[in-house]
Amino acid sequence: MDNQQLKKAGLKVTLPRVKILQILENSEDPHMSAEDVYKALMEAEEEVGLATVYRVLTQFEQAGLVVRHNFEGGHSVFEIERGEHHDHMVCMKTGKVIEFHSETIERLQKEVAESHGYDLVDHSLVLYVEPKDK
Amino acid sequence: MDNQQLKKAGLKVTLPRVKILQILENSEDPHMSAEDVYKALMEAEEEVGLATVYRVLTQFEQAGLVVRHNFEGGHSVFEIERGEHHDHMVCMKTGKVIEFHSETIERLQKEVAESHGYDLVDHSLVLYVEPKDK
DNA sequence: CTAATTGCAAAAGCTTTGCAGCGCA
DNA sequence: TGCGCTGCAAAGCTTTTGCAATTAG
Repeated sequence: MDNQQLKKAGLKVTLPRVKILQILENSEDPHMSAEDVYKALMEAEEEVGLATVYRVLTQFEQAGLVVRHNFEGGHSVFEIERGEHHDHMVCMKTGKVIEFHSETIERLQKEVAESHGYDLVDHSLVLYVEPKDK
Repeated sequence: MDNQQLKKAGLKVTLPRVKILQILENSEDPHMSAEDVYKALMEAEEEVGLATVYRVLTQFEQAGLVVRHNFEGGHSVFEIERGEHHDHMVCMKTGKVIEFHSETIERLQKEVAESHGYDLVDHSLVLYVEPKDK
């Protein structure tokens, strides 16, 4: 089944690609850095170079299989594309990443862009939060 | 007047700091990378090292004089804090950065965070847009 | 068989840091 | 004078790239 996705994307079905796709699909935390994926491969005893991880993730992104996020902190985070767009909330205490979706915010963004004479192509919205009580 | 801001931040009034503050205040494009600031210093014939630019910008950020953004593309962009919060729209054709503010979006963000049991500490919203007609 | 793919190591950006000397208060 | 600050160069990190060897179709 994964093979179909790869072929459709015009990519040869190779062991590194299949493995990386599986890791992204089965990870408990769906938000993984290239390094995270690489570590998962090592734990699974797979001989894949870090450079290949980066190359494959970039190809997956271009193929639309994966979405790349640039959260604070310099490194990219990848996430399997499940067809349901959402934004992120990052807890500053625990680092936990929570997904959310607000149709209203989406619509307002589009309106803002258009009121300035532009078409909205993409957007990045990240809320940095803290546990409420304290 | 700049000196006051520096002193209040607990920073000694040194030539590099004053110069960098002036550059940020007077720049035509208020969004500058460390490299941009460095180049501006060179053009002004000031002998300031790039490392110092980074150190000073980080200090300014901590002092609240400047805001740091992490747009796509790996490098940080700094901007003088003028007290008026706003978000950004980046044109993918021209690279132009446009500021905007939507009170409604701000409020919705807060609501989203709280509905998940968190306090909203900060947020990052960037719209990636294209000229409308095409 | 042949072009695509991979691993390794080197290189490339951006940013940070160690350290000796300089300068503000 | 003393501690903070700066410059320079070196190191750190994430990510990219060159190249020869390997592999899918």
